[in-house]
Amino acid sequence: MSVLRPLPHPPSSELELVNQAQQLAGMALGELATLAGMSTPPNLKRDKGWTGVLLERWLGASAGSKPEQDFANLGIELKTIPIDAQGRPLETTFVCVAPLTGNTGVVWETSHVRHKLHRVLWVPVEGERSIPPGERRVGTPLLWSPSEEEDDQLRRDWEELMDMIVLGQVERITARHGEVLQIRPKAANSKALTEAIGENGQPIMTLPRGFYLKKNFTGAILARHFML
DNA sequence: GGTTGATCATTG
DNA sequence: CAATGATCAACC
Repeated sequence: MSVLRPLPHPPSSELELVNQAQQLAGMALGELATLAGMSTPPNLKRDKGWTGVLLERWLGASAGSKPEQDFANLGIELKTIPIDAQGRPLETTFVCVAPLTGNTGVVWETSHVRHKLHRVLWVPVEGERSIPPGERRVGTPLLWSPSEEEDDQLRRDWEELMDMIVLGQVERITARHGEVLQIRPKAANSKALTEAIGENGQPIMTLPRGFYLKKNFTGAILARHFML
């Protein structure tokens, strides 16, 4: 017999990771926080990453400071995703920062977006604001890799968006571009600036951006999971 | 400022 | 009332 406890080190196999994630299904975040020695905030206004950090800790991902996948040895990225009572995503999913310079010759096959999404452990978590964070429950995890169709959808959006960046049109990009992948600000605030290519090819300073998966895309992944 | 983890809150 | 644009925290 063993009590439920956070993995004290990175999982050494996919089985160990998935088993641990499945053990968390049905548990309340407050209970998991207590068992992990973490406090539980009354809301997520000032703790937006709290759920993600909590699950990282339970699954043995070294919290937050990695350049690559959460489980580099397994080639797996961990994503918690807030869902409503019907299992539909409540928020878009951040993928990675959008590179605004040094993009000459970059292709989809070796892009950061494709690498990040090659294998993802989705952990749904109740996310409605009417439920206090401590009472939100973890759902059934799903280990996912993009199908050919999904990879193609992502590639088309990525190419359109990267073309705009390379052509100096980054400030014309809005969250409406892309069917399943979008670019939106990703910064501490609207005063944060980073270098990019201007409309005449000159260096400009602009808001840092990130790639996000739109809810139609992640919703389809989760829906297929429920149907199977 | 840039990375990690994301959700908030104003707007259409 | 969903979605876009803005923002919060910790670590380095």
